[in-house]
Amino acid sequence: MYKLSERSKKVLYAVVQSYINYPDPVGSRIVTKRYSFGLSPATIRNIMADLEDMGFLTQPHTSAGRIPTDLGYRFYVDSISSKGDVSANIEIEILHGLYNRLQVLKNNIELLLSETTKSLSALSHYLGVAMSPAPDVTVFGKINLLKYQSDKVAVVLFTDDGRIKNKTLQVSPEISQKDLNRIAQYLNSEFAGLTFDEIRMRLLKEISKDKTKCDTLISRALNLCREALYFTFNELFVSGLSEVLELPDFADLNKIRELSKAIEDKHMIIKLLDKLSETEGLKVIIGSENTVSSLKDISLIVSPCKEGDRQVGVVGLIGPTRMNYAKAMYIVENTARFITKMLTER
Amino acid sequence: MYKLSERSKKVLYAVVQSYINYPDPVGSRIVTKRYSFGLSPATIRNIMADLEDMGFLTQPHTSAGRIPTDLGYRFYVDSISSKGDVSANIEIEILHGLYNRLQVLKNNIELLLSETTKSLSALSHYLGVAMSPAPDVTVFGKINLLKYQSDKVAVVLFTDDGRIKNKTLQVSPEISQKDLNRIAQYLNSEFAGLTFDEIRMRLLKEISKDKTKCDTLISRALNLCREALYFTFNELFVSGLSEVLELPDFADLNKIRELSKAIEDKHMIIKLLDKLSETEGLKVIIGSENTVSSLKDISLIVSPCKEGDRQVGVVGLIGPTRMNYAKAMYIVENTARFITKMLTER
DNA sequence: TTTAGCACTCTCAACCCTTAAGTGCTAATA
DNA sequence: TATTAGCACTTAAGGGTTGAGAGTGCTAAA
Repeated sequence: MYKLSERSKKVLYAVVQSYINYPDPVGSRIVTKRYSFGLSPATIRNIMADLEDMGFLTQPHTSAGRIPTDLGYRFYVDSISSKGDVSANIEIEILHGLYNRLQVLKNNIELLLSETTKSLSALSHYLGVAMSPAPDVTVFGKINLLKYQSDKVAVVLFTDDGRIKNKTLQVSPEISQKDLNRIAQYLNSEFAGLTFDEIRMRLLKEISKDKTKCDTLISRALNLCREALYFTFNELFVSGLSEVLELPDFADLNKIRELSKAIEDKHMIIKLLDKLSETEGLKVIIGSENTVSSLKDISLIVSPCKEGDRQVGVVGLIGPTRMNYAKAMYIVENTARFITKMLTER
Repeated sequence: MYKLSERSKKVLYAVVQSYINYPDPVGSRIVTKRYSFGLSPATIRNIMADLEDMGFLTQPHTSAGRIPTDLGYRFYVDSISSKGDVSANIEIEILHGLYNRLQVLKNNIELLLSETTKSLSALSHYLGVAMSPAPDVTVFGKINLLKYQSDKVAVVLFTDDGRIKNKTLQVSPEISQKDLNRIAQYLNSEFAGLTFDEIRMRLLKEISKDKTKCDTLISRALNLCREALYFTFNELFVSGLSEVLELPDFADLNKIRELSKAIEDKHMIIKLLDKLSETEGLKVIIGSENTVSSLKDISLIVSPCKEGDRQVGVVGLIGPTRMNYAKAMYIVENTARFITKMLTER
């Protein structure tokens, strides 16, 4: 890694700051004018040339000013995260906006997350995203099997964190409610406290073991269980497309197409958030830091939400790399904190 | 209404057809070249001028060809709906694509509808939409109230058409599972066969009657019921944004913004589809025929899906007014028919 | 080490011009 | 009388030129 002199840092910071506020390439004159270094444009020019050599800045073309590279943004983000220089009145907005909307939804985390994305995007003018926890951190709560019409079984699954999942299964030879209750009881005692990844593994083992015995009745029950327990836990919520379309960064049709494809391919975002949600606290991914190539022109800010010390979701923002990181990070952090607080202290 | 000569009709039809295939204003020369009328451009010009006077065509500017107005498209749609001139191999695509994907989802209509939108948009390159039925046509099936943790009640509601809805309620003084069972039993017997609109009305009456008596226990139960039965039934599914962004009609940034706003304001589309879903069969709404002003530049094709003679959803396509109506109508109609068949004959 | 000066580069908007497409009107034609 | 050929007119779009403006890198002076 390069070592930057204190002065270079200040200039780099100023360039990024200016570009974030104003979507025009930043020239040496602007830097001297908007930020009072005691230096002439020529000197700034030299510094900026150095910063370009080091990979922090780049030029759209020879006679334009400079704009930050992803590395430049990274420097910026790393230096603000310790500061926290956003006006505090956003917080009040957040609290008010969220409080009224979400208070009602305490008991429905999925709806709560989905509403949160709206609030996030409204506050930030970026894409609000949220995701409910993956099966490897979702803990089994309770299962109910309800007979429904003659040949159908409704599966109602409670996760430990208060989500309810349901589905209908068709069972070819009828099963009585009594038998269903017994199966449910078995599952409840067997799987209490396990995550769904663990449960799946256990079931898989069970089934392969069972095959040797060839007991059709038990194997039927096992298959039923497997089906009954298969749900998509990772639900992704996104909103605010019309917000980001107002940004100059998405004035280009191709950029919009890329973004809309990225949004539609939820699977990919889920995978990404999944990986990120393992870490604690606020996380910022800038442009090509992202391994997923289709997201290499956008940045992502995420933070997990908790209830007690169980994770109940991830919230975040997606925007252009030229993003108001300070504000966006502030919003994400406080939204996550707010939800955590609300869920924990009830 | 104007009376059109047979010849004028043919010209109008040709103009619309040409413009749909080719997004360029249609001139008199093109008409004579692409469609063999035994007439010279000058004559066609006269006819087209008449058609413009009558409001079927319009000119982007003086020296351009003509493009259809919404009225022009309307004429076109009305004249093809009796014909059906789409190559039949789309049908095979539809059946194959849908069959494999949807067969599994017979028991989950909401997932089925959501998957259907993807298939619709992939086939048509327009926006695929689908909506589950509104509370005024959704019939109560069965309710289960399950005690869950000490102060929570999980409501699991089965609609007549096989949807399952659930939510968690917080109840301040605990209620025993036994009492919950009694309440559920009461609701099941009381509301069997009613639509949710009817149920809400009945409950409202019940509650106002109850107030005079001031029996807190019953009133608590009633409030619980009211909460327990309040769900959003109208679920809207949309997909294929990235498909429509490829169309030349949405090359303009403002058009995209409008569209994305329309998509995000699901409430409005729901209201619209709701109104449309009352009618039988395929319905086409072209541009400003739509009363909702924000949708005045796009067209909408919808058709209800049924199971037996109960409506289980609406499917459709949203696209620019310059839409391949023949193909789109064909796709929507057959998709709806396919789903209806699949659900009915199981 | 910093800065002033200057030549150089590049984009962007404005402008002009030409081309091409298409129109409406009029007068000739079948 | 309906159709058509001919023609003048309109307009958008593409291409080329030009000048302004912004910004740079380099050099030489402070």
